[in-house]
Amino acid sequence: MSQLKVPKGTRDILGREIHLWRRIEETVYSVAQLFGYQEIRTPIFESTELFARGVGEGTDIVQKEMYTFLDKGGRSLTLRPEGTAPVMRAYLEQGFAVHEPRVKWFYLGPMFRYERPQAGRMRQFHQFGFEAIGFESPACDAEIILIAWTIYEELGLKRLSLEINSLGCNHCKPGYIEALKNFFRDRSEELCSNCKDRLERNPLRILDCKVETCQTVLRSTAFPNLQDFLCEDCKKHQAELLQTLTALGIPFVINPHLVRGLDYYTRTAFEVKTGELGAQDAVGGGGRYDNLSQALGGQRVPGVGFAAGMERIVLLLQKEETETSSERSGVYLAPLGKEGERYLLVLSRVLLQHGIPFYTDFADKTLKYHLKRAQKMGIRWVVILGEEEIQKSVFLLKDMISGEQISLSQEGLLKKLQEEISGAENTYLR
RNA sequence: GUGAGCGUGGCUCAACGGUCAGAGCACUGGACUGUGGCUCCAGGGGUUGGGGGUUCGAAUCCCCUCGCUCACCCCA
Repeated sequence: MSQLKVPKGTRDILGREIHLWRRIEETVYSVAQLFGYQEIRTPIFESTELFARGVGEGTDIVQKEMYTFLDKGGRSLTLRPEGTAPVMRAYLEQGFAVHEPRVKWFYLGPMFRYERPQAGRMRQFHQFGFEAIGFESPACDAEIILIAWTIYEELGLKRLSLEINSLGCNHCKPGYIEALKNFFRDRSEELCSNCKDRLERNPLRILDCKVETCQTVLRSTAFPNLQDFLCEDCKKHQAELLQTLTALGIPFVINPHLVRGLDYYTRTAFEVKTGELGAQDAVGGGGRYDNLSQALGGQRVPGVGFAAGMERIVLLLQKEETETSSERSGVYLAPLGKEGERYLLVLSRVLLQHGIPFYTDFADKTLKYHLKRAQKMGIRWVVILGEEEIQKSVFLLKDMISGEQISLSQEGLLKKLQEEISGAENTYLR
């Protein structure tokens, strides 16, 4: 009988690490609130068709990375591999297009992709994302980037770089793809096998191929540059976005080879990268998706958004994190014997009413055990209650730092604890 | 899906093919019968990932399998 283990590419998150997750989540919530974005929670699984149509049939995600299954009713369902398509689905399904066409939403939660796990890449991973739907203005693209930037900054992440590009729109994208195909008409032999395939299925993706032979082709002077094919509107959109970013003081580099893996992107595409995570260097990315709603069968609705990978941020925080104190606030209740347990449980109700955090250990062990345990947990104040105290109707309060201890009545104990422990203070991590 | 490296107590790691597979940390108990940290002593905990093979003898060598890690691919 072999030990049961978590499925490949998944893991338990607990212990010290959980504080990091909480910190990220709290930052996301507070920045969202400051920018006026509302939370949306969509299902963990959706109909397979949503992703096939929304993310794109030709993408790697749809072709090989989805957790797809049939339910007992024979419906094809898929664990969500990303968050934007479901959000747009909800927007259309709930009729926002007609009754409230402009919304600003954010989400937070697990995503699933069937891939070989490696550093910073899991089969179940977590993203938070922000979506602004119904806005055409490049200023909105800039706001999305500003939100991302604010969150990274708020978390204290350094040395991140922002890469940005424009993928064109329905007017100019086809022209560029045509030019690409023309260019390769007699040079396709120079491409790697993967890219030969892409030439038909997803030609833009050739741009970010890392194979050396493809790179050589990409660097040739005759190679069509995406930026040269942008129509006037797209050029203007990009120029305004870049101008705004400059005004905001957000540094960026234009990467004409940045194309994102999902079909729905138009115009703005961007990626936030770090140099500290090995091969999986993108900590967030996003862009404009003016074609998505129509791909899902809705009317044309513009949108722009981004998503960030939480485990990658956790990895970065762990690298930067210096020693953190694990001191807990509150009081350790140390009962000696059954009677002590009962009395302390009653006391805990009183503490509750005063907002004093407590931890009661029901191990039914010696005082030595309790003191060791409180020590290990980093709790300063210990209330000891055994036969002696019960007889005298007192509580023995011990200060683990000074070693001093005093007998107190319940009122005296409460007074002292309230002085020493400011209830609201949460010292679990700074 | 492809390639490489690695699987030994809860954790980190020892053990030239040769007695009962060890140590540190952690845990439990004692020295200290109701007083923590430091120290000392003792104890529990392993089918050496699983299966097969070679051998008088396998944690060690070979094959298969599973898992982990890293990279490719792709992305967050």
